[in-house]
Amino acid sequence: MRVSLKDIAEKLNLSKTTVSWVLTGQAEKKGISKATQELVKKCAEEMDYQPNLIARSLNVGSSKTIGLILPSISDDFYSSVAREIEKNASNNGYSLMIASSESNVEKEDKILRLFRAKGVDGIILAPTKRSKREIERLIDSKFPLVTFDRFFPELQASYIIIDNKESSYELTKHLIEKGCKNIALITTNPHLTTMGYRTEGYEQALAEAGIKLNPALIGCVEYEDYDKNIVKVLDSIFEKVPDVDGFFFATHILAIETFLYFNNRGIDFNERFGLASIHKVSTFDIVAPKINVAEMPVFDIGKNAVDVLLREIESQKKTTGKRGQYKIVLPCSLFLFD
Amino acid sequence: MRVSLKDIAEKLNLSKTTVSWVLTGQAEKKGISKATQELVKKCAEEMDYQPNLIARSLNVGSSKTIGLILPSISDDFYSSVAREIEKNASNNGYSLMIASSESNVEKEDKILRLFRAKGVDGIILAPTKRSKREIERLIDSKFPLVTFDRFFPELQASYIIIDNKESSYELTKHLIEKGCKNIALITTNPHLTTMGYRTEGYEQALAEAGIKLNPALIGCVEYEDYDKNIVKVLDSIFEKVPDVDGFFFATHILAIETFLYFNNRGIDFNERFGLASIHKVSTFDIVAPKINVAEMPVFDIGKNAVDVLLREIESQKKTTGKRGQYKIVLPCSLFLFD
DNA sequence: CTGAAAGCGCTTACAG
DNA sequence: CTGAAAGCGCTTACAG
Repeated sequence: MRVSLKDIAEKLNLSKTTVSWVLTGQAEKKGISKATQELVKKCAEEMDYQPNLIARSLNVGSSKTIGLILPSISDDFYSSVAREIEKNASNNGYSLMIASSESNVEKEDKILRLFRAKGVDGIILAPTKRSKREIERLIDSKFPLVTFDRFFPELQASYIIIDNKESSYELTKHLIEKGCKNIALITTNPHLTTMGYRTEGYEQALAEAGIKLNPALIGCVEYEDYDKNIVKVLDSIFEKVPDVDGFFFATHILAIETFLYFNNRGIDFNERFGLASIHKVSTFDIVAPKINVAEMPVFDIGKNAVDVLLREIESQKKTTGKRGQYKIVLPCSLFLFD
Repeated sequence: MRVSLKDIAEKLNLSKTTVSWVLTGQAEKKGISKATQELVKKCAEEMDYQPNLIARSLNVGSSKTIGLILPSISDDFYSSVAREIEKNASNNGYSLMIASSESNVEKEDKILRLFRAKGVDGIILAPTKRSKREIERLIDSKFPLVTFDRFFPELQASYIIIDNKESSYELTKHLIEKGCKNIALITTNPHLTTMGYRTEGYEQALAEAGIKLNPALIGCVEYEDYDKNIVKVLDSIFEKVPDVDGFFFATHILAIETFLYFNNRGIDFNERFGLASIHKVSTFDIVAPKINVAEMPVFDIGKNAVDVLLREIESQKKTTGKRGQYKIVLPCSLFLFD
């Protein structure tokens, strides 16, 4: 059996109160004698005492745990952010519960409820599509919540996103400056605000350069089975616009799948096309060293997500605290070539 | 405030006992009248009752949560396994706490203690180096534990690993059969049993083919700052053995770093060398389509890790249960070309 | 300087 | 068919 406060107290003929106070560092404040302090500490050490944090949580109403919900744990971007979140949470004394929504709204709702029932102090969420029912409930009950990567403009929730439109604009503009006339946009999940902004940036750059938008150059890949759908999308682009000379990828996944497509068809894409993508992955260094990228500030996203969440948790304690007031837009680092 | 059992009980003029029984599905067993059942369920629904799982955990002594400790959350292999573990855990009604040890023994020990204090029912661990103190403690106290990727032969703990030696042997043998005479081995962390086995497989294949082991062809990259160290290691190999004609990479990370090196020096590695690596990553499809790989059975690793852990948790309940008896070696899928 | 007691929100053996 | 009570292992206001 694990040793408890009571075991130590009995062994030392002290009360649980006293033992608890010295072990939680309140000895000085409560004026416990040095002798007793030493005794308790030594005994706890010897018996390898570990406090039962579940009991503490139940008592103090805080678990020092936060929940993280991702569309996919194994995606390069999300797992990188997860890593930063875990680091930052840990530095602040918080543990992390993690779960994949697999881009499924029902699953996301379930996890949201479960995490709350399990007593997490707050939740960081990269939301899936228009999954608002459970989120609204959380917000209504003033539960600490931060969204990242995606967000709901109409909801009073804090979020961290990147400058989607600006980065997309700059990347597309750069391709135009390098001489591209027919730039394809490869995108997905058009109902996400994030993807909407990226499309807007692309369109704005074209408009400013006086290039007419060609719908045949916009390839929207369905998320389900995207590795198959993208082939159709690309085939269609090459058929309708054979002189396509540039590609702007709204995500790294789309870029990589397209490179595979190019390889399978023996297309020497590095020479033939201007390339640009949101998010920088190490694969690019080898496969497409000259691709222009907007590097997602993974470190800052993770840092801000937990910083903001901790502030939300703080302001929950005060009834006066405002909620959902942090709307943070982080700039990407642009890597432009030539 | 969140609604509790008590709130429902008071509202309905019932006891907490009765409410608890119907809400935990024991109504029939305890012979609660249909009428009462309906009443309670409806009321819980209306008040959006969510049980406080922390209170339940404290009472029943199980949190339905498992802990996962990884050297790095963002690594492709570990995050893929994490994803499978989360899925499988979730299917079995368990949540996941996750943390990065960052390959730091002290940090690993800290997390191990913390997770236990937080009441996880068991821990899945990809251990770091020779970090045994805290692990021994866990085993001594019969705490459910499963190790994966790496293991401690002398410890009575269950583990899941791959057939490191066999896969390495087969890959090296294949390179030899394809005509390679001077195959370099690029490895790291030699104190890990895992890496030891991979080296053994390489050596055995050479021995069987009657090729004398050339120490100048064995490049061991220090883990710290490996992206810098690998340059030295590779420079040295090319200097001492200019006619090196094959590379066996003990991990995908080493392969990718080497490809970067090749690219920087303008070496057309796909034509010039026989290539082989443990672990299959999507980057290879594009960068080195003909590399021979042993694909790690990520799905099976994740599945077995939680299956075994759940069995350990079960056998903990019975005092008779054996511990640490599952030693599972999973085969890799070989992808050999030519 | 130290302790008895209540309480966090559940579950469950016992009683009727 | 239903309930009173104890207990899980802590913390903390109150008392001395």
